[in-house]
Amino acid sequence: MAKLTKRSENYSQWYNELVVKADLAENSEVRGCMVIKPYGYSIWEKMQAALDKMFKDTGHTNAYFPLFVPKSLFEAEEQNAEGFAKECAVVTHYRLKNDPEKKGRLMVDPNAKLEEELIVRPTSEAIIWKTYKNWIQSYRDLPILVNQWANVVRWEMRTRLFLRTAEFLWQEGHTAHATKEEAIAETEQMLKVYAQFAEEFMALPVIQGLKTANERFAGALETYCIEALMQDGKALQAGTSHFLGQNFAKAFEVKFANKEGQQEYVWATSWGVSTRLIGALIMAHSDDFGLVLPPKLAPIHVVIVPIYKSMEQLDEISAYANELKADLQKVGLSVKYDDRDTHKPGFKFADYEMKGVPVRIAIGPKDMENKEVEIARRDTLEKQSISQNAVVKHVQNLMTEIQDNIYNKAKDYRTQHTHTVDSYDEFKRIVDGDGGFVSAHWDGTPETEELIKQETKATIRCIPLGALEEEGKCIRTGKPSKQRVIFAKAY
RNA sequence: CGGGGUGUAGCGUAGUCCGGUUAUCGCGCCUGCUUUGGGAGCAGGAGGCCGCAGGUUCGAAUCCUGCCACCCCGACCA
Repeated sequence: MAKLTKRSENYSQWYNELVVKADLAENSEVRGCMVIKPYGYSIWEKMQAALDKMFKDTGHTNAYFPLFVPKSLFEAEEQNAEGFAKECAVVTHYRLKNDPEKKGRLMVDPNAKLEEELIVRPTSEAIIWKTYKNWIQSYRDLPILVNQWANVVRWEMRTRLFLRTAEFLWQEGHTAHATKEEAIAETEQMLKVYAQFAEEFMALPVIQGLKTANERFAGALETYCIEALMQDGKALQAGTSHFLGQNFAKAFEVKFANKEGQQEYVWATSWGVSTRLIGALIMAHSDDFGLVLPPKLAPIHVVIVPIYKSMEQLDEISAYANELKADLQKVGLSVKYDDRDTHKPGFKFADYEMKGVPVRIAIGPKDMENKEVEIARRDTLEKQSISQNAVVKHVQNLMTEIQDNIYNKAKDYRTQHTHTVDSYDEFKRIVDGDGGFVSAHWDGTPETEELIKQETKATIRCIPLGALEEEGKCIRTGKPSKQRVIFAKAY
């Protein structure tokens, strides 16, 4: 396995090589789509498990809705339809037939044209709200708190493994409420859930905020988001939670009878995170040796590598290693004992470093003699000899230590790359230079936001929640502003 | 959709301008021996409709025509 391109030399190439060499994913035969390989998928499963528990703990349940959305349903909510129209895969036929011109080839049967085209869901609001109409009659039917784990398709022009693929896996929550207040509370609650997940599990510090009108989800009244900073100074939107108002209820005629017997439109939210989080995880923590996974999301916590010359030595080491493996498993760790004779220890070391396994234990004849093992931690690459009777405790502590350490590292990086700026020259200097988050005043108009985007490629990532009110002047126009917003170049 | 580029083994490539032995090299793969505390060494071996279809020619990876696919730069985006 060849070494990675250095992160500092070509960030994109480094990222792509890492994804492939760490055995997470690869590009598929279908343009813009990816194959998520078993190791990559197991990271997604870890994320799913943690998120799913958080959703359940906040009262949600899972359901599944169709992949195909009839065009007439899709276009019902105009803003949403318009927002996604340019990137929809569309099913127009339902049958193939033998091509009379070319033997052995198939062609789309022109007689099998669908009466109405089916849109492959780019998001499920339409089909779900069509369904909710049947579920909701009375205030007693509310709230509906449903989540769906699914795939969606958005036919993007440019794609990148995990970050922007034509098909991706995600979770989308769709809730229906009797009041505006309750819906807003739900939107904010789920934003908090995402932020908590990012920080506690992904070890990824995030800024919580509101999107500007330009960046808002098509069909939403308000889009909340969490924004993270990657190691190349670019921002990545890691999750969104939308307050949809009554837009979808009106589009799909979803009304309920309130306690007074009057008909009212339902209030809606939707929220989602995707396999993009895996991309965020990679870009936030990895180094030139490969992936660095936070223990809470690592499919393998500990790998044990034996070092031996003779089969007798291997047998002796294996007897101990299997015992150790069982002991570590007993305290809830996922352990792999790699006794393959087909690869040398050096190869294994490099390979598990590439895969980001948090802790590696090497055991050789010397260690057996001294009743020790060699423990290497992935985040700092430090190695240490530990007495065999203290290994389990030590590894357990390391898990917490590593989780905290990579969070703090990411947070320090973000602190160093967040700049408060009051002049446009300085703004441009930072955006064109090392990048990072730039906290600056903005006059609140979409026109100015667009102008800054044209001139610098930086966009407003969010209007941070809970920020102090502060009198200031717009960085571009000099008009008055009451609060700083966060700018950055973004993925 | 606009501009540029590339298709040669599983991957990365030389050769294409200027047609001419058996299509080059590296990684990976297979076999054997020696190795094993940081990505092993040596020896041998397998693997190619040179993107597809036509054409020019005694002869095409190379020249011509058409088609297909992909990549990069823009616009769009979780």
